[in-house]
Amino acid sequence: MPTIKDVAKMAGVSTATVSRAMMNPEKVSEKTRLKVEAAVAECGFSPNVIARNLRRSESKTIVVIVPDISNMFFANIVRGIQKVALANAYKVLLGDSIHTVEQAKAYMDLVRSKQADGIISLTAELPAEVRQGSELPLVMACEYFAGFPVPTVRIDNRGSASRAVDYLLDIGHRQIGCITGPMENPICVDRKAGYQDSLQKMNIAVDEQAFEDGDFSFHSGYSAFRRLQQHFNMTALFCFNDMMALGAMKAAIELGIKVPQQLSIVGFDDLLFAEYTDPGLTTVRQPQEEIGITAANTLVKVLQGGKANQDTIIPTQLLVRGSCVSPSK
Amino acid sequence: MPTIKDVAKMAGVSTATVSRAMMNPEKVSEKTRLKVEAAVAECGFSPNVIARNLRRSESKTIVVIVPDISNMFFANIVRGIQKVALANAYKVLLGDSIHTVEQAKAYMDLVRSKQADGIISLTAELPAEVRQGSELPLVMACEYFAGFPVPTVRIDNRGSASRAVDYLLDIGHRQIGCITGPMENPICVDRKAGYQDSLQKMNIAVDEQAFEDGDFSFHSGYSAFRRLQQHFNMTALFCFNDMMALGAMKAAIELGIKVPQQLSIVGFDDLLFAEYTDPGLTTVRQPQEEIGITAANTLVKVLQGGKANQDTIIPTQLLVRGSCVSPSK
DNA sequence: GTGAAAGCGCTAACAA
DNA sequence: TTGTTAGCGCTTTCAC
Repeated sequence: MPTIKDVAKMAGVSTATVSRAMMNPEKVSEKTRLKVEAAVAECGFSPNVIARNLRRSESKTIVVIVPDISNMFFANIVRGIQKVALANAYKVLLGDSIHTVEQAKAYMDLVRSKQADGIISLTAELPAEVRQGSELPLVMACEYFAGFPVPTVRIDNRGSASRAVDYLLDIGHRQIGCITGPMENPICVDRKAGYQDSLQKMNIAVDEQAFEDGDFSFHSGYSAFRRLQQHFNMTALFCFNDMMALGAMKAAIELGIKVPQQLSIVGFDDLLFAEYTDPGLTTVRQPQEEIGITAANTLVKVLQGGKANQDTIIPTQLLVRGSCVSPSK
Repeated sequence: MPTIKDVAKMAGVSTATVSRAMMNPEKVSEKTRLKVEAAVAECGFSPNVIARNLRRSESKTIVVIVPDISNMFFANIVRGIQKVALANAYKVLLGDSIHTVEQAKAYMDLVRSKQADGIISLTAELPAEVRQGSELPLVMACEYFAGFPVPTVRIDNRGSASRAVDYLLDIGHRQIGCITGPMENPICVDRKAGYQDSLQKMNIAVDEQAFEDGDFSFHSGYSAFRRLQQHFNMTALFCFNDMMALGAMKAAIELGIKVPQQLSIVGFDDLLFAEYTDPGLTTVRQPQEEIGITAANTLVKVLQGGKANQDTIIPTQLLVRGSCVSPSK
């Protein structure tokens, strides 16, 4: 593997000139530039980026901490991040924290050890130290901590949930069950508040029996619905994500409950599959790739020393598909 | 940010000793080790891994080239890779090639520039140079080139496809449609051969009208089925992956064709969703995480200078679910 | 067991 | 415009 020295020798110039010819071609005469380029081509030189990184003390790498890469929702966001990273000559180091704080911490340490320049976290399951405002270049996406002084890209969870429930109320539902996520998660608190807002606007009392907790997995949606349906009589169901909505749909069908005739269902996220179930799932669309793109742009700005927006809210959209109809009397 | 020098000064030893105390604690006296540890703790020293990498000329990073990270099939494999990487102190750099050779090449260059130690490619869409046997530490998973002298982890595509079609024949189907992938892809050629093997064993002529090409996407499955059903009369359908099977299922339902009563469907992969459709999708299970784990173990062995298996075949399994029944006469 | 010194491959002042 | 020089922060002989 040739080094910059070899190229310098071949081209009959100094290593500094080789470096310049490659990094700032305009700072070098046409003639020497060509000599250098020829030498580079001849010996197949490829600069050792580790050495460059050391010298410039930057790694041109960003870490993305994901709680679960096999979750399509996150994968789509990662894709958006990837696009922006690439366009700005950053690499993306994938950090699947598998929902553990220890893993997340390990990935954050990559910045401390200079292996990465910054972090985008798609999870709030981060070490406590971080929340006290450590000075790492960090951008949060989707999730957030209240009062966490870090640029965050997210949606209006409360308003979006409310819009979904408004829709169910509009078409006549009054008994609306709700499968939530883990309630220690701020975005779940927000979505629940949105559900309550809608009922209160219509002067409908909020029945605590209407709720069951899930953990965002298909399976938890399935079992939450089976529990819920035993103690709450409903004509419609609002789920905090699509996976749980699909699980609930499966459970309903198994119980002989017809969707949507006997039970309308609304999800949240708009995964690819939401369109393909039968009936298609009405859901709150989160523009996943756009969230990723925005988060990455924000981090890039931070890394360039710019002042980034503290909070960017990405608009959502209620997608009405076949899974909801007016309740039969 | 403190460096090793600062620690050395604080502990009253040389930088060499600090380095030893951290890397080879046994080569240092108990007493100095404690001094060093105290100093490290006090100033919050974290070694600059870039400098270490430069010195040792390794990066402890592997690149995974994925044609599409938002495809759950690949995401699951990445997860397996991630586990092994972590256990061996490697980081995983995510390379989403978005099905382009140029992107793939850019990611492969990370090895040349010493930013990564090795590559796992989940796509065969690689630059031509690579196929001539460049000397990069590379492991292929899932896909392969015939005669490509590189360790490969994959399944028996031909046998697995044949087993699926055998099953359809066993339960009485004789008119079996087939939605393939892009036929320039060797694994598609293999799966098609498996389909043909099965029919030939039963002395059933292979009708070219039975095939339609897809591109592994849901949408292509949907439209391929609409085309296929116009020129081929079938009681069963074999799809080269689950996504296309789901697309075909959707199209069938829209056309008023009852699944499985009027059309049995078999997929390939066993995505999470295959279990959750209604009816559940009968499919050839590829142990995705295991493929990732095996590929990563193979690469680690290569990187350690060991001789890796040239070809590892991971067994598949036919999962029978509700989407197949015997044809009604 | 420990320290001095060399150097991984590159970039960036500073001179010329 | 170009070369000289001095490191970036670490590991690793090689002496002691």
